[in-house]
Amino acid sequence: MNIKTIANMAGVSVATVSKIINNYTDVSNETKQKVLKIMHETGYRPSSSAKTLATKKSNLVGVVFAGKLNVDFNHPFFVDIINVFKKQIGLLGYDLLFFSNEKFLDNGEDYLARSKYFSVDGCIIIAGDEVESSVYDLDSSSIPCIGIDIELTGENSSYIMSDNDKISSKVVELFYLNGYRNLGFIGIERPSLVMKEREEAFAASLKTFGLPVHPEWFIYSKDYTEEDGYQAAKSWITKGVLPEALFAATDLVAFGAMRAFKESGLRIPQDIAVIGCDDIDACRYTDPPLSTIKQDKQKIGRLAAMVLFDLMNKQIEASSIKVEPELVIRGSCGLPEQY
Amino acid sequence: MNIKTIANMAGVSVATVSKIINNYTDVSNETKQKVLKIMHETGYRPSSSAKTLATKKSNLVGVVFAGKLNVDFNHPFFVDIINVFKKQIGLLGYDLLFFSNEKFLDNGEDYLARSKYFSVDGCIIIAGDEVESSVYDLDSSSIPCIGIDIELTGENSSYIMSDNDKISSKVVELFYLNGYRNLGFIGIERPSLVMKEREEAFAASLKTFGLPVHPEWFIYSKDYTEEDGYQAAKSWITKGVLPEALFAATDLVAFGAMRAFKESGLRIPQDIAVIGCDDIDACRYTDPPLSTIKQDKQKIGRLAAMVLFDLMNKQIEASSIKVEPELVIRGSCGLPEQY
DNA sequence: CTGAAAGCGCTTACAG
DNA sequence: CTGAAAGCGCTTACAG
Repeated sequence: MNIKTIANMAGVSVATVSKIINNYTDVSNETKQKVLKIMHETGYRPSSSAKTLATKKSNLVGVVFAGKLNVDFNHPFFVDIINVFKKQIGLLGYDLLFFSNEKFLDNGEDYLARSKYFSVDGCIIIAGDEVESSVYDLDSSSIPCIGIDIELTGENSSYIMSDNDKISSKVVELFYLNGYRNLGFIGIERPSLVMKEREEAFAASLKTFGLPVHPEWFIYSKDYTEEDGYQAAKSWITKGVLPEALFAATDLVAFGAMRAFKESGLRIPQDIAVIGCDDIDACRYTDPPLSTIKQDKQKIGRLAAMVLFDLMNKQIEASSIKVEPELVIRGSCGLPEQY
Repeated sequence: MNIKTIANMAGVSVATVSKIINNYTDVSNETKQKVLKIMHETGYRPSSSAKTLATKKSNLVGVVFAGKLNVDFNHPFFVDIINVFKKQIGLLGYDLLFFSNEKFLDNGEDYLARSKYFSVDGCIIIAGDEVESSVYDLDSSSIPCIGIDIELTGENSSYIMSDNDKISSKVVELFYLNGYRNLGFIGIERPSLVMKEREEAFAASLKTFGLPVHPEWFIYSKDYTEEDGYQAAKSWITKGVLPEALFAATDLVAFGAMRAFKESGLRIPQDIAVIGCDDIDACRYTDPPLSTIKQDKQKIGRLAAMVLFDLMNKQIEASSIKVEPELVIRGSCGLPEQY
């Protein structure tokens, strides 16, 4: 069943059928109705491959998780962003292609090759921990790209990210306004770009507010898990020098730290107040519930779709946007939720 | 840059280049090396659309979340399954297409039309709450489909699901072996197929073990959220008739119930033991950590990929597989973790 | 308003 | 081992 069959059945040319499919206006209504009827009756569906081959437009957006392959769906932030993005880009008429084929060429990370192969109209690139160089090949190609948490520099690229400076400064401000003066930080031993920004901004904010910056109050979790956070806090407790309030660079690490504190008989928030970062679901179910900083994923995902759409349709210049984060106050930081 | 350019540069025909690209063996090594070199130097990449048009094979698998559109990525089970599936199907040489385009035709749920449009080689269909009829159009088409938690009946379809009977019977058995005799259940008011199976199997298991089936110990959460579980348990407590041990059909509902119990001064597991279902991440961080039944998502996801692959390559007859669930013992059910 | 024909970039018998 | 040519199902100037 193809366009030719339909044309024959309707007694018109394929060109005319094509015009009807694509909503051209220079077709008589009579012809149009006749053809439409036949298309409906036969259940005819055009073929994307033929259309893409002829037009070089696929209406497909490639999804790239920059960093180790297949970590993507385990990453709550990724999942939330992609969910909003999918909805919004879908509204604009695009489908999503996830590159999973590991038989593609010799190395599995040749994103530009994959993107060209499928003639995607654009890509969304979400940063993981270690960004491989092939991502930048894509970035600097002619294919429009929108980066999340990664600074793309290509001519047809833009990026969106949370304002990490604000994330940290909001935490420091909150603690400061509520009388806390001795603030600590748990970071990650080998930090990603984002983690590094949060840490530096935290230290900078302490200075801004005239608060002490004690190196012994900056500790580092080996990795991003709850257990790593637990171990880090544990050795802190052993040393005996604890701050009054603590900012953990990710929620999971904060969970681990809270477990360690509780085990040692420390009360949260009375003995030590804790704020995490990311607002993962589980924050609501810990005891006490974890206060945290929430990235505005709705806004990030929607902006990503909008900007990419404009990029794909050459409507705007490349530009980058920083999105304001938001405090989520729960039991762990010693403030009323209405704050 | 196309196959013709490469052929001209190498001084061979396009047919020969095509054979080299597709690893045909009847090409002299000399010619092969020459062409390979040129392809490498020029960075030539074939085009999926042309190839798909010529072969009717796309190496694409369509992903369908049966139920309300766009719920998918918010669904932890879906995300975990798709993650494993993606890895495995990628190893077999396929990429994943997520249907998100909401401009497609008039109604957004015409999965068969979308699948035909993109010439996908097969589809994975994951069941949500309310399965729309268009899913069955896809199921009964010639396109191979693998269902997760949904009984597909098409000639080219198979399905994989957890053995829901076993889920409930394992819980009942566990409680029974540990001396609990009065068991309760929290279900969902308007249950999905899966939820209904769990409830019926629970009641059946009680009978098998000769335990009392008290209607007042079967209560129903309005929906799937933590808050709904809280409300359901709350009204249970008010009525004053509580079982010694409780099985909640989903973890989130179990969370809510635990919150209600704790608020009323009931101790978990001493006053009431609780087991949830699904093993979502947050189970590990509640107080006490929630015992639960874990579906073997690794196995389900991998099986789905394998069976679909065989289906797409006509290597097997349609068949369905039930996967054994697994108990995860944590603090909430009053048993040592080593159980 | 309608249609003939070239072209998009591949694959595949088939002939040699 | 190699190549000429038809075909996959669309779109798009262009002519009428």
